[in-house]
Amino acid sequence: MRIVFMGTPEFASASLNALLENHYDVVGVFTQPDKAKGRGMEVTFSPVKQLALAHDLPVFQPTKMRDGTALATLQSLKPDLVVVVAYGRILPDDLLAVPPLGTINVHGSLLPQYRGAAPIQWSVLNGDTKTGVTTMYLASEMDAGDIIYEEETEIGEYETSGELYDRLKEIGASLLIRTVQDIEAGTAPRTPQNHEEATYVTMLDKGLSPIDFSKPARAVIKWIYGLQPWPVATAELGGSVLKIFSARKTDHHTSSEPGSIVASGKDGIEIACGDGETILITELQAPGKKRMNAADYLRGHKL
RNA sequence: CGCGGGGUAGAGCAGCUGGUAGCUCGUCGGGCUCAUAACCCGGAGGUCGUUGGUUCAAAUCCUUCCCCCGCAA
Repeated sequence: MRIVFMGTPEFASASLNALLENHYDVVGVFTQPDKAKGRGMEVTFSPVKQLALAHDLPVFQPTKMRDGTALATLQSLKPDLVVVVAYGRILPDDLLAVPPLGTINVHGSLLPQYRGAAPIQWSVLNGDTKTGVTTMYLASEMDAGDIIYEEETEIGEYETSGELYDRLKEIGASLLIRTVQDIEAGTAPRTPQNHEEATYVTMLDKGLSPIDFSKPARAVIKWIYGLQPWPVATAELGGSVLKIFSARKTDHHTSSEPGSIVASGKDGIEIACGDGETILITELQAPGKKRMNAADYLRGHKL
């Protein structure tokens, strides 16, 4: 079975890696064009491209999906199945129609919940206790195709989006293998989504960083962990905008104004939240500095 | 050369309009207290990231390189 893989970040490379380890015939890989990134603006290849190159797979990086070249390229590869995982681009219907066995996708949520760009992060930010991965057939409308398989997993109380992302990419990879196997065997189920229950989420951005301490303590905690590794929650304390990496709930109650410092010491910095409870910040990062324990920060900065 | 911040005792910082280094915490020893993230006294611990230079004299000025971090993506 000839498979064409389309994807870009780590979430996708995990799935591509699974296909390769299971000896599927990946005849071509599509990924986003190279971009200058990072300090120094060095050009870096996407995780998917790096993996593809390591296996000597043909790599395609079309800048446009609708000018005909992408379609021609895909047709020339004669795929039986196309697997799309976090590719970052909308595939036109003519591309979806190319593979006879269909175009399938791995999505980091339990669809129809969290259709869109950052489902994993939002499931953490919203304080959900469980999420999962869905494999489905791609349809014209974003993330609205028929579901093949879903697998659930619980979200840890203090689990970051990054940690959950790493877990889901592996769950997604194994679920993809099972999905591809069953499609090949002709036994894969196909269940339409309940579109009335669909919810949509957008990409994260830095505007989400400032912590709203008027929210309940648990929501603040979830915000802190959901925004990692990017864009990271921030709080202005003592005149500096600090990135907040770790915090935990306390069993304390306070009548202090939300956002005010209730206490600070060797355990960390305790801040009042909207529901009268407090959180204890234990790890943070000051501008130009490394990430450090709150106690270490306090040695050189008075709050 | 995309923009910017930073590398000073174990940790976090100050000093940086030049004269061989200081604060807080920790650590070691002693004292005090019913007790406390307690307090008091004393000590150890730093070739001030690296190279070269200016100078009577540099952590402080100029130069080489290395490393860390943020923005932007």
